[in-house]
Amino acid sequence: MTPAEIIPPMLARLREEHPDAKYELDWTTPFELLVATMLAAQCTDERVNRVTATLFKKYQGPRAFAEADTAELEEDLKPTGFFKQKAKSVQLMSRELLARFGGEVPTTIEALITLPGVARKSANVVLNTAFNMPTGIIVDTHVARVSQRMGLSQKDKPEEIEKDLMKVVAQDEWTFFGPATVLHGRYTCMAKKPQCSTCGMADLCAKNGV
DNA sequence: CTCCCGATAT
DNA sequence: ATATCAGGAG
Repeated sequence: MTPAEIIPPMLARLREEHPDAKYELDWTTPFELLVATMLAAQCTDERVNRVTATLFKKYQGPRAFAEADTAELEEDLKPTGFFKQKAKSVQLMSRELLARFGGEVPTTIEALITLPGVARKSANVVLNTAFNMPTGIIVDTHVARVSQRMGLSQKDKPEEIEKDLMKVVAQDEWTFFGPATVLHGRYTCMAKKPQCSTCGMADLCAKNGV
């Protein structure tokens, strides 16, 4: 099967599996989602949520992060790993937001990726999830793995996988396809022990010789 | 390409 | 002991 043939039935199966696919990060404002997404690098959502539960009470809005004591912020972010990088990125991002965007999270991908610590993946998460804007397709480690296994892309760089996906997935499905495929990758098509025997779309999968 | 980082699964 | 986890920067 070609990618174009796989996508329609794949979307149907994804809809059965995850009827209201949404990101599992906890947030109440676009700014909080942006910060949470930045903290999610190489870290499970569950641990990010554990940290942000107290973090977002302590620091409310970009000004609080911009003016925070860096060493203290590093300590607060420690459980998420890469804490020095993340503290620096979150702080610089907050300052840029105040300096250039009036403290508001921009709503274009071009503007978002100019922020320190924000690339296409994080930008797409914020735009797809908080603003429901189909600016692109989230390609994280899960979407990359599922796309490769199912034969939707032969590329390995997330940005190129995203291009391949954008060609075959209709734009009005982008905000569903991304989050739903993340969940499929997380709970069924796992990195180590994919649950092919119970997978609802095994018959569409290149891994099974389709 | 390497580095950043620690917790958890296998 | 090693791979992996909702990545991005230099």
